[in-house]
Amino acid sequence: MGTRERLVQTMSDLLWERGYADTSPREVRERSGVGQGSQYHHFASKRDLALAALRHNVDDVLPAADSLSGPGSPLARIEAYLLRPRDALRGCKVGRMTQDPQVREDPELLAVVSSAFTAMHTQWAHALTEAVTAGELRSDIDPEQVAHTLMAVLQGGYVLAMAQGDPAPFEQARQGALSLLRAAAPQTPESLTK
Amino acid sequence: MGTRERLVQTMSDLLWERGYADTSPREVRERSGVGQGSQYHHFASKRDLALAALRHNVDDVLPAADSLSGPGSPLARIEAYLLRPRDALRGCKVGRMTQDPQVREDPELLAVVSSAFTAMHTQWAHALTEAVTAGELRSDIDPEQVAHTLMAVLQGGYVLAMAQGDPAPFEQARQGALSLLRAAAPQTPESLTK
DNA sequence: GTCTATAGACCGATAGAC
DNA sequence: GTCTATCGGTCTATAGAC
Repeated sequence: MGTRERLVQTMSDLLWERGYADTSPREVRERSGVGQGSQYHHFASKRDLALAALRHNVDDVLPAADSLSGPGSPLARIEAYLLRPRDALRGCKVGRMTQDPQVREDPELLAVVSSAFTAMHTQWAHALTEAVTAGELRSDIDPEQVAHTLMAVLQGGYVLAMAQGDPAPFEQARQGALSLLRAAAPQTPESLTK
Repeated sequence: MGTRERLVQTMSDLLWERGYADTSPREVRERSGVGQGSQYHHFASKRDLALAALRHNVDDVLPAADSLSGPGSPLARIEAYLLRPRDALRGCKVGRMTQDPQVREDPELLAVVSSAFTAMHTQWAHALTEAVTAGELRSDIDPEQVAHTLMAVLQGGYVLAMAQGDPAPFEQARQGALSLLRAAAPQTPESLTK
């Protein structure tokens, strides 16, 4: 791996672990083994390196959402993506950035985060729309709304887990979301007569 | 307001706005108008001041949850608390702390956050249990799980809102949660025959 | 209780040799 | 491309007078 790549990879890790404000160029150097001269040769500033690293993290995280539009029934895809193994105590590489005022105040950094969330929402909403169309969910549920709801359950689940230093609240939160989603299945003839 | 109180109030605001790592004692001084000597007279360290300020923020936020066990039907209380007016772009004073590694690494700071979330969860779970008992929610929903789910919707909703610089995703997320919750109402005789 | 002065480390960046 | 040296500024205190 080249010097530039090592800088980006290391900054990506640190952005995830410590966030933007609390990560210094020096830390990146020490962890990556890259010297100061090289660092500023490849990136003019901490911000520029962070921008590349954030894009790297988005590219790392977004493709997984493709499974929302893959094979299988819409609801099965939704459930699978919701229950996908995740390290709750590490949190979301992209969502984490929203808690950093220095990121929110930088239009270019925020745009990367913002468009990643928009892309995720599009995928969720599409799968949910299909589930409604396929009769797997009641027609009175709003796919756009519930897409936001399920994304929030994941993002907020990380917060609960970190607050307790325990992944359990995250697991409970998404299991609870799953149970609510299943409750939103239309009543079948059998269930009406049982 | 005394000097000590002004330091705590100002640090509380800054913890909410900027977080722990990105807030300096100097910033607290400049905003509160308290001098350096006074600051270190009242608090031996930035951390000690943050501990007092974090407790202050918890005391500011927790009492609102009492409405979950107040008057009215359980489900009505749950919906009211879920839809309570909140400034989505400011986020949660307590939840925000979980994103700060320096807070997570400090057992005493983390304990304040952790016990606040536990207290909130207890209130949510109690109201949900009542709703199930009262027949307002299906008996197959797990109050403890769904308590985590609804807390996560709020905490995660803040993340979505901040990512877009727009409160709309937060509002959508909780409306979606509400619609799922209503879908989890037991089937009434009328709904079975309509 | 509050003030000013000082401390040692680190911050983010620049300069210029090789 | 990478190195070392240096810069002005800030960080989180500490010291000691008033």
